[in-house]
Amino acid sequence: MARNEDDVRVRLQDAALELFRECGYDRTTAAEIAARAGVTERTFFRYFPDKREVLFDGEAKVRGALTASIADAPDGLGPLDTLFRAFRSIQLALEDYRPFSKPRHEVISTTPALAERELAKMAALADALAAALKARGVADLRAVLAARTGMAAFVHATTSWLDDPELGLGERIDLASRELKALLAESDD
Amino acid sequence: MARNEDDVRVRLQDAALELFRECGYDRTTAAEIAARAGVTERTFFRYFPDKREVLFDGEAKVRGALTASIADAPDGLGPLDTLFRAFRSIQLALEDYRPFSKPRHEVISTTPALAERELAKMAALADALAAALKARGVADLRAVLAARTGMAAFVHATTSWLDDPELGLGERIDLASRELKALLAESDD
DNA sequence: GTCTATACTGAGATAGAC
DNA sequence: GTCTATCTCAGTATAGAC
Repeated sequence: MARNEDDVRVRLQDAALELFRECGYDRTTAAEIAARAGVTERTFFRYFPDKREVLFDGEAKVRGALTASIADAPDGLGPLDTLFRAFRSIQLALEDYRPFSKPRHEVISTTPALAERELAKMAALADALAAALKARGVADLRAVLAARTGMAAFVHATTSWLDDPELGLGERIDLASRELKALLAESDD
Repeated sequence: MARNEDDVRVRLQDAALELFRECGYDRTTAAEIAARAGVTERTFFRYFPDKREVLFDGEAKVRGALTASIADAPDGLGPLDTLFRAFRSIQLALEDYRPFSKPRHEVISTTPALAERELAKMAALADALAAALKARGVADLRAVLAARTGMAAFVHATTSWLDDPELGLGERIDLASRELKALLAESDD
């Protein structure tokens, strides 16, 4: 049986997602996931520091792609536009990934412990985006607010697209972007 | 020994905060918290579904105050302005609460498990604010984006105020509000 | 790979308020 | 008597230490 690192990691993730969907997150033990992947429980915890983490692997790649896009953005582009340009740059990759993301999202959104971890990952991602904006010379407070605001719009776009793909991801991103800007127009003081 | 419900709950919370500060969250067991409060470990878990929750009690009150303020807001006020009006309405209460919030915030921000739970609470609060905006007739997507955006600014204002009170909470809220509007105005497309 | 600490759960007993 | 809060005891699973 193949035992190279990547293979085991992927098998563990696949097994976990299957079992979570079949039995629920709480009723699935780490030992059961390991058994289905053909390794021991101990091995599971060598690959993932805790049981939740088995479903949160993609964030690092997304973070890298987004921060690279931000660093590459043309001079003079405002912070929010820089962010939305970055989000659009990973649209195709996200669309390819949908067959895995969709069931994963279903499990996460129905499991409080996993939903909590997801929020933490998104917050960390927002921090990374804020840092990338600061590296472009955006002032601290503005960078932080832009990153959190942009992430909120992006997360909303992707999750609503996963829940209902009738409207495409690109359209969802554009829609969220326009709505954000419309918010200001409604503001008085 | 007094055994009424509120008393036990408060004693557990006080004991927990003390012990977390003395020994750290991870090195404090639920049994130790219970012992200091004069009850058994099992009783601890009757009051709080898990160990983290012992530090997250105030959110319900804050949520009630904010949603009430939103419901009360004058007709015609835009979503962001409605939210900032609500944040300002609880400013005094938050300032009174600071002696407890400050050490609590220190423990939370240095403990990943607690920081994760805090994010979940803030997300739930943002959902409640979005619902309150929708009840005023704000369209779904706009309400969600306004709530998440406004919460991001409010959270940033309160946490930076807890970290460094040199600038008052009211000023921090005003500053975040202005920055947010400047940010949205900076956008080109 | 083995061993241990501890978070958390469930069932049943007890004690006190009403 | 009922009802509710608490305790006792026994157990499982995660995660970390060795």
